[in-house]
Amino acid sequence: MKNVSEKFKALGDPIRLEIVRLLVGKELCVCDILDAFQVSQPTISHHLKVLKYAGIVEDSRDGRWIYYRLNAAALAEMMLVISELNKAASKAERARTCDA
Amino acid sequence: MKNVSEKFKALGDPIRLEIVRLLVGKELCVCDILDAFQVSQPTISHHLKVLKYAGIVEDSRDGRWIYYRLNAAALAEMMLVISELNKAASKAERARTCDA
DNA sequence: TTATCATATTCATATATGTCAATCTATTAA
DNA sequence: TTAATAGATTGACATATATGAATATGATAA
Repeated sequence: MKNVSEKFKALGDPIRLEIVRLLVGKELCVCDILDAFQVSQPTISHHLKVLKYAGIVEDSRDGRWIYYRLNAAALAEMMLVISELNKAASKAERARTCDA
Repeated sequence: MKNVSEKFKALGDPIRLEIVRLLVGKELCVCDILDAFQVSQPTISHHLKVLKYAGIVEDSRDGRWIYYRLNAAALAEMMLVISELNKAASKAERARTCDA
């Protein structure tokens, strides 16, 4: 699985962020994902490849269909990073507010 | 403040991710940040601009120095998104594991 | 087999991005 | 004022990225 900044980069595109949001709570085949956007099939395929390379999604084939789903480990790693940043930022902000 | 995918994109570069990590728990001037990397001053300035545009950091001038710090609101927003994705992914993974 | 369907890959192209050298701006020090 | 310092901006360039048309692959259906 790629490093953390690669994962953030993967979510740093509106289409890819929307794709992972579509995947909340369910697996989807490429055709389902394709239906949700106004872009070509190769474009969706490209974005799925980026997400998969970063480790954010996994796929598995079922007959002619390939299903994509979220990968918990990658998201947990991102969660840790953001959580730490957020905690530090909130704490610092409270301190500044009380100073004022 | 820019949209969420813009924020993820901002963290999607190794130098920028390292900059925000440096900012955990403290404000830093550009010169301090510059010292931590092997790249030119304009490059650091560029990355800080990207982070600021995305809303992830704020700055304020103190004499000749400009200090950068984390912005809690932006990080809270990212936290929400990742948290939701992570929750869904973990839940789905547990379900798959128990099926098997 | 052959045709069809779902998806990936290749290729070309336009745009975005990271980087640095040079320069500019704002602030303080002399 | 003038010089020095911190940082931003501009310009140029190489690389990366997003996109779609055309094509390939892999799996089922006829």
